[in-house]
Amino acid sequence: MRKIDPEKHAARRRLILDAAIACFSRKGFHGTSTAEICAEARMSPGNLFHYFPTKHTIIAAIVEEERQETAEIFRKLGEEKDLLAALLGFMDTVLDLAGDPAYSSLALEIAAEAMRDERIGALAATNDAELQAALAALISGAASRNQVDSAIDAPGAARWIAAIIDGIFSRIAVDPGFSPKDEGAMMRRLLTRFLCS
Amino acid sequence: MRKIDPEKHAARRRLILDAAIACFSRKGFHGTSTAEICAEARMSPGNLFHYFPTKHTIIAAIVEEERQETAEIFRKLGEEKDLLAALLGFMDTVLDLAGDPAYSSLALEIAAEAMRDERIGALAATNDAELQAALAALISGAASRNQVDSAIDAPGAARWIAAIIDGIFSRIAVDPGFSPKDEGAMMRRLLTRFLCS
DNA sequence: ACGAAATTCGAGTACTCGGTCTAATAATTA
DNA sequence: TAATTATTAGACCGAGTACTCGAATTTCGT
Repeated sequence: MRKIDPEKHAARRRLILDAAIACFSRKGFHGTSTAEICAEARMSPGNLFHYFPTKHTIIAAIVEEERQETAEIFRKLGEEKDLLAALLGFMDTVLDLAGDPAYSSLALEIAAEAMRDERIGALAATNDAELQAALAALISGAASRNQVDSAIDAPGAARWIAAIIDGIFSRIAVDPGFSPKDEGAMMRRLLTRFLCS
Repeated sequence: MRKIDPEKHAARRRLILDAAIACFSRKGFHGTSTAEICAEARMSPGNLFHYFPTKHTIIAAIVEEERQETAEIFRKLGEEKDLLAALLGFMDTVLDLAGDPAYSSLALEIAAEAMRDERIGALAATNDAELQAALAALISGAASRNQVDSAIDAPGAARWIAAIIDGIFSRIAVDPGFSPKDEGAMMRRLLTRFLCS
């Protein structure tokens, strides 16, 4: 009685997911065929569908993965003492991530798909809620130490910072003159003026 | 020798464009088939392709239309004396437009498609450049009258306001708690703090 | 080494895609 | 009216779609 090897199984899923991410960021969810993912992963369709029952579950897995990555970034930054600096640092990493067109492309694809498929929409909403909660925690913590305007509406401000994050990814798509590495100063100015009285 | 009636021709194009916009905002560019557009427009494929040679040209026409609409909004607001108020008024209309999910959906679809298809990317870049130019003109005008920080980098600030606009549309997709009509105050706060010293 | 389960393959399925073609009809002018 | 052109419908096309299936192969506990 042979059993499945969880490590090998997970590794194979990763291979598929990485191939799918590469394809999706190039051509979008609906623009890439399962055959293309198979080719990128050097795998037959029978094999691919052995690991994911439908193309949709592959997309869902990628959105879920996005969430874990965001949580991971916050975990690393959470140990900072200076909460305002932690927030600005997080935004710097966002700007850095946006510099990778594949990442921005995927972020936009997920947002667009969220409006069409309510299952993806629900996943994206969860990701966003967690992001906003983490941002709000930073802001209210900073407020209680007077690093930012102490009268600030933390959840409300977090919501708009989330909007700015989305906006950064859109910049890559529509503004060829937007160079993330040159925009750090203006971003900090925007954020600090918004948050600090 | 019969001639084409430009009015009828234009009206027929409008019918197709409106049908396509309805479909695209529901299912995305690649998610809707030309047959669906035909059904929505109550028209045969032969007829539809008589007016647009390819599906792509329909998409392109929609993006182009978006540009004209934006220009129109600015034209109406351009007559204001108070340039800061004009800017805030423009952002209010953006927030209002975002309240229509069909509009936000289309905006996201265009951004996502811009990353995949360079022809759409070029059109979207033009639209964005015009938007930024109009915003920058408002900002520098306001700066010269000391309505905003007179030392401001107007084009740089315009770029980030464009990012905020994109971010608003993304909010609709991923944040079910984002209610445009309740966010006007926070938006004004964000903008005025950013622009005014 | 055996046998069963896990994995892999790729041809094949029913169907949809964007787009074409033909042929009929409607509108215009000579 | 006759000739010409614009417009229309919808059957049709080859290519591609997500996904299935049965068989071949690999792997591992015994």
